[in-house]
Amino acid sequence: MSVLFLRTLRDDPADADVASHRLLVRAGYVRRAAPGIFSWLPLGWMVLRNVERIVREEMNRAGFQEVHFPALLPREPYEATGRWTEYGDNLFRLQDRRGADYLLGPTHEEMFTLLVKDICTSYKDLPLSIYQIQTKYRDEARPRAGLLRGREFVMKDSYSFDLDRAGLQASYDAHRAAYVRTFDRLGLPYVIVAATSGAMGGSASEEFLAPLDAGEDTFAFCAGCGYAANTEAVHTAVPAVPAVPAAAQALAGETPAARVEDTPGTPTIQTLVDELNRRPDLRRPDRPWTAADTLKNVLVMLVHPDGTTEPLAVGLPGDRDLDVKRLEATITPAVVAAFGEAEFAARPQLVKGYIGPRSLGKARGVRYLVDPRVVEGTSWVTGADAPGRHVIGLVAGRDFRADGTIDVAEVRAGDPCPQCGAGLELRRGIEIGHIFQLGSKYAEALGLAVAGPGGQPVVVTMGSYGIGVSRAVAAIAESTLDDRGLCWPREIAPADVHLVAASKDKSVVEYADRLALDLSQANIRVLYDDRSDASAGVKFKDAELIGVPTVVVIGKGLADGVVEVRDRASGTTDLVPVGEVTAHLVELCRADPDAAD
RNA sequence: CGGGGAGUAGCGCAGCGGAAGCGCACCUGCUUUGGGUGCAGGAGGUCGGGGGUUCAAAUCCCCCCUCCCCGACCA
Repeated sequence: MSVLFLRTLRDDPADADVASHRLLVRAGYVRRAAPGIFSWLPLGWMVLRNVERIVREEMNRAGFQEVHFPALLPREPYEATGRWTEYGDNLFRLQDRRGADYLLGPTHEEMFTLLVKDICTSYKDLPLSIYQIQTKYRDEARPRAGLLRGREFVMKDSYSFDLDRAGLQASYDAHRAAYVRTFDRLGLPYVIVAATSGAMGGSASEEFLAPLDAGEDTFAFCAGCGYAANTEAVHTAVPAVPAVPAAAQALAGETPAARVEDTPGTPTIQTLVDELNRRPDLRRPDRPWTAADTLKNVLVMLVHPDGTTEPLAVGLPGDRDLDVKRLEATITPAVVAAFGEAEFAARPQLVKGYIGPRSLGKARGVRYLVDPRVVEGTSWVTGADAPGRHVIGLVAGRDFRADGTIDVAEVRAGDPCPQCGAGLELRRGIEIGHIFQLGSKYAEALGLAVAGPGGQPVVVTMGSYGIGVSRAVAAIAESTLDDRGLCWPREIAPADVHLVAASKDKSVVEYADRLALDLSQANIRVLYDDRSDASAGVKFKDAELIGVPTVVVIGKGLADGVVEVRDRASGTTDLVPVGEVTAHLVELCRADPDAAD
């Protein structure tokens, strides 16, 4: 360490909030070069390469072949699939000296598809799975938490090519299994959740989330049946109409007709519910009104990739907020913009605060989609499209009809599980992997077809599979660190053994020098703190901060013929006779379950 | 892009009209020698940028830039 390119910091950097980010900077693994862009120092680079190596080994073991594409890409393929525009501002674009457009690759579906088109001509060339480990570029609106969300990051991306859906399913399953092995080996806790496919297109997709609070995703899971889904992908459980007698009665016209009431000064759900419960003439006989009895209609403006806009009204139970993330996941590639004052002014039939279903709908120029809970036969209090007026007992299917349903209300802890009905729990997670069944979107756009058994062309069916490699480094750090510093699993760590010469005593230094050499020759990776100008205390603190799994201390015990072998994670110390140290450490490093292979 | 906070030495911070400072880190010497030793000396700054007010601006005013946090986007 006396010559290692490293400087540890005693204070936390002020711009780092997430623990893994703080410690990776403090322990000298990475430094910020620009927003969301990091330089890797020797220790960090070793860790990143270790993670890469594990990912690579597991991909190869699964029979996938490694290739490598450029990061600097021409515009045309991305134009052909529409992603030049769909990716929007997230794409780093640049021009060459002649003014031709280029981009820095955010992901490589197009390039892989074109390469396979170039090489594969027959069904006999399939199935095929190829991958790369590559630096990706996305001009994120908000880089965050150091390595967790950068604008430049390392990703392993795989792509599968099959003749039909069954083949795709098999390739998908093979990747899923390889991911399970990879993340197990990386020592990362993870949950596999149902996901939406976003800008990637395609159908089925699942995410691997490391359940850590530093993550940006929220997922719902059911302890009862094992259901797990990103909140974006949760399907709201809906009772069937015939199962609810009151709903059937309402549809049959056996309940009172809807009536419009003056409810002055009730532009919000809360003021409305208070008014309903305050006024004797409006009270429910059986129980007080709640926000869940009201139907609120939220207006948004959809902006399509081509720039055109479309108004959309979403009808939700009044106790739920619209989850914009879920909405955007549903309507992608369009994005959501606010429905501003100007939009209201242009549509006088929409009375802010009192909008009801009867002013909405395709026929009136505003597409109207309702929450799945608004099933036919349910009765609602909702706006009467006049200032200070609401309608009570408006029955879906009898008094109004929406253009369809849309499942974009916020998901809450305790909501019924769509599989078994038990209460869902919510948790945050870091997305470390994502697998997609793409289908034929890219193959069709780029003309990838091979000759089938009968000689006729068959459009290839694709899947794409990503692992955030640099993100995984941060996730592993996040899941293993403690209040003293980083704490790597052995296979990820920059070294097996952190050797500390805890004294300047000549015999100590000489012994430590020789042990460092012995261990290296025994194929143990050693980080040797041979600094002569650092006190023992400083070295101990740095060892804990850096987080190598085993710390070996040569010091005052040497006079009694022993050295200390400390386990970084547990803090326990063994005294080992000097003659047995090398054998002991070889044993320790081999025995570690992480160090298999 | 909305809402909040912050830009002063490598890192952490104080100063908020009147000579740019403190702690850590760094360099030199001594000291200490198993839990971030102590002492002395030293080096290191366009005070984020531009404009303005003033005899005088890190400090007051205007514009811009950047960073962090919470939301909207993703591996």
